[in-house]
Amino acid sequence: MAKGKHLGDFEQLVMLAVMRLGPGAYGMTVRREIEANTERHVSLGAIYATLDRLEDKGFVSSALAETTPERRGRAKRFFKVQARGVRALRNALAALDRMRKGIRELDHPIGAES
Amino acid sequence: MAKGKHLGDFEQLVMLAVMRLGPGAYGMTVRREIEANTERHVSLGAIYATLDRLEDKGFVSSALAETTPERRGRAKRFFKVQARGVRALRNALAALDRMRKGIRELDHPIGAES
DNA sequence: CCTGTATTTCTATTTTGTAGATATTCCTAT
DNA sequence: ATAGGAATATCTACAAAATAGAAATACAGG
Repeated sequence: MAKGKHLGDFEQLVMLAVMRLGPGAYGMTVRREIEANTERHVSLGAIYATLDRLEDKGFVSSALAETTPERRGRAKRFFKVQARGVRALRNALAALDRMRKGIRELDHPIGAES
Repeated sequence: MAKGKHLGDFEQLVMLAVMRLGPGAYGMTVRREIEANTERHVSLGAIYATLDRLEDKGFVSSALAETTPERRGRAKRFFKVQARGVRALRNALAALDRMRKGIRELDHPIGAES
């Protein structure tokens, strides 16, 4: 139990997306950003569930958009990463970097077996 | 459903460990390798469960060690990654790399603010 | 009001991640 | 031969993360 210490891989992607979107990071854009860069289909449910979890852990925060009366649809909820989140992400990435360092099968762009 | 296409973060670590251990990758060493590089506690159950799943997906394969009669304990089960696994891992890593590229909060190795 | 559209929230389910206990195997000492 | 110990793997059971898809909100226009 008590696993909330680590970031799962999707959580990492979501945080990364929020970071690179800066202001302007809300559900839909986060989704687009991930789909564009990873070529994997992502549902909105997945995005929001993850964002909520991240918020519970204090890694991101959210705020409803100002009531901009000249647009349709529900109010956007914007997200931004918190310092804690950046730290956690950095740790996760650093560990991964240590692990992958020096594995030649990963250095070559294409080759397969040994 | 049908999620078996992606590698979770622990799965990635396990595959990376198997790769860097080369021959000599079996439950215990994989565990040690991950603990050493990530500073997180890892139970054997976690390792084997993950390895089994990876094998089901065809990302790694395993073989029992030759009956080396001059040692104690149960036969070791050695693992190695398959081409498919390498491909999957490479994709996961590449996606992550694209996502993290150019986020300055992550470029500085240690310091946080500017 | 009704309809269309953008967006979030809810519900449910599968897959992953995790720990801990237990089983297996073989060596060594009694 | 029997008991104990060591190294390893497997089993059981559960918590957390990932995911999809349907439903709910909210508002502009006609």
